[in-house]
Amino acid sequence: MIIKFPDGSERNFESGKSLFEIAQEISPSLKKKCIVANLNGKLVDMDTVVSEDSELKFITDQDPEALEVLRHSTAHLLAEAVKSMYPHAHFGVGPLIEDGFYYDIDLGDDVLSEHDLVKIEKQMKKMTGQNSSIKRSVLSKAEALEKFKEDPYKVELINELPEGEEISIYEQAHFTDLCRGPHLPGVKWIKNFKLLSLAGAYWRGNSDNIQLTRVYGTAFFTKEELDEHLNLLEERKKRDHRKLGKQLDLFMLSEYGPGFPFWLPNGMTLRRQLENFWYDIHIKEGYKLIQTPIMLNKELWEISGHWKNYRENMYTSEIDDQEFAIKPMNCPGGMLVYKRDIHSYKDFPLKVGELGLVHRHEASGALNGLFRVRNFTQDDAHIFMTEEQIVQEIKELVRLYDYMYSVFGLEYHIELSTRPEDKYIGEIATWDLAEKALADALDSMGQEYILNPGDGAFYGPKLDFKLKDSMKRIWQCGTIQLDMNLPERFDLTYIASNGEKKRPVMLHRALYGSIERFIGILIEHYAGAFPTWISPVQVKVIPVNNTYHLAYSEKLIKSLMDNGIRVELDVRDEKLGYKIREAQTKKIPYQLVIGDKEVEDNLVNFRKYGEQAQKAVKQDEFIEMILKEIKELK
RNA sequence: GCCGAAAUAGCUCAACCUGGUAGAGCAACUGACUUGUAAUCAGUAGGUUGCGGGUUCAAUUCCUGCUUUCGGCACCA
Repeated sequence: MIIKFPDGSERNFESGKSLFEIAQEISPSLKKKCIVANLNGKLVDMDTVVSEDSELKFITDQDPEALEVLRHSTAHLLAEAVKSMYPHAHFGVGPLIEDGFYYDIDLGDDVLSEHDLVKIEKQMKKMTGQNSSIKRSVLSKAEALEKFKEDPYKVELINELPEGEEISIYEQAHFTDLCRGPHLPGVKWIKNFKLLSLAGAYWRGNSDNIQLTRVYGTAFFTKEELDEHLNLLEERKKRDHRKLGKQLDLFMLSEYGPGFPFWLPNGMTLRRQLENFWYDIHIKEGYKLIQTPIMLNKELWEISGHWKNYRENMYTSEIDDQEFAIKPMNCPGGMLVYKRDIHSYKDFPLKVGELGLVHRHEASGALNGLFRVRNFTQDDAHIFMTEEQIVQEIKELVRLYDYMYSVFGLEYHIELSTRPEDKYIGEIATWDLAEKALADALDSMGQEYILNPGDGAFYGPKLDFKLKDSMKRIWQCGTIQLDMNLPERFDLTYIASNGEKKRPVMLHRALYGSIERFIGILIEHYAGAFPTWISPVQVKVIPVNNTYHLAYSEKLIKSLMDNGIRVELDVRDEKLGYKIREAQTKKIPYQLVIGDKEVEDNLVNFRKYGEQAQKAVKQDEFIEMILKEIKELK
């Protein structure tokens, strides 16, 4: 048989040889390095037997696929170790995830703690020393069911496989697992791994099912890579917005209001800059701005469909024997504003914006710093228009979103979410039309997107803008939702060019999504070292000696303040080094040291955060420089 | 909401396993020092150990209920 290699070379081998034998024939050292192979486009184990002409690429620890195989096999080793320590354990699934793997385990009445992870790790280390090989074999469905009859989760998985499908299992020392593979040739490759954390996880991701114990871990081929990864995890912790929020006095949380953040003066300043920026943009883009009430009568929520579809997330209260709900969304209020006037097609697209404070009852376990809260400000807007205007308007919006995120240097991708299975209002035909309009707009721009079936809002399909934070978590921020249902429910109309009353279509959209969440993301994104334009304190002035330099410093901060620059003067009787250290730990963009030279020549001596260099310039020059920076949103 | 873990001074942590009613650094306050790019020295004050209940002669420590937080799951902007 002829085997073709990636470099284009071809070589003849006797048919029926295993990949190990083929590698051995090429060179014994190659055989040693091989982990798996890519045979005709498919990853396979090294003991796979080849009997016909094929294309073949050997995968060594240098190839990215190898790392996935290593981690997958490490998950099996974890299971083997757990089985040896807890013989009654049953196993769910043990897949690969970004940066590692996990295994879901049913331990019966046993409970694992962090402490046990160390023990399991030790047991795994012991097992790698035994150097057992990992062998694949193939069973029929009936054989597989018999083999795993003690393992209820595996039985469930096997039963779902189509009849007649080849079922592979992998066997190593005292452990056999149902698995598609491929795997390492042997456990000796598993040297540098770490079990990271424990969690409960529902079987098959369904909260109606029982919870299994999930063990997370990671593995690398070299110790250096493992250490580097563990350091990265430490780095990410340092960037945690909850930690930085405390250090930089941005916001606080209290047990008197779980999920209801308090904004401290510094955080408030940051927030105000983002809001001002938002207002500026929206005025430029031709939006009208409104504000609707926090609380509205239950009847309104019945009309909008929230009472039926969103009730469990809504807070309610009673006023004079009437039931009221605190708004979880701004749209119904916006509908009332629209209905106040008659509208003409000439006013379209009519863009109405609102920074609206909404409250949603989130599950207690979901709360997480500013990322997941129970009240937050949506930078909402509702755009009313004709059907013909949809595509153009969405294009405009995508351009606006792209600009907005570029200001912050944030990466994002777009997802198109379609009609939910059960919870939706309106006609399926209307939904199809709306979904197509969103897709058409993106397609016509050549904008890529991911399809996310069934994840739309109950009133319409949406485009979600997903931002990536420093922890590589994806957060939904911006959203564009096309709604043909609420205009119907609220009986919105406009006067068309022929004088007839017609139904408008509406877009809901938010750029930041939630100002709270967006700030959380920014904190981690910038590691607390904010660009000057949003930084709570932009300039710190530090006199070398209060007796000689304070008067000049006071004059200096006056002129900075007159120019709208956020500045603080450190007048404490402390050593220079002490005051500088504090300015640095608070990550203030500009640190100004004022001594004799500065006073004599009307200079400021500044150092930019993150840089070592000091620069002395005229006062006016400094002010001009920083104002330019702020204006350019840097 | 579910699984697991945690909660000690304003902050970061120690004492808890093995019960004898808390200790350090930073911050704050007072005084001395008068300083040129990441912590000057000395002193003072600061705690119903998250909240309740139990065991005990005695509970920060052991048990238990609740609250909150953390890591996940489920849910979501």
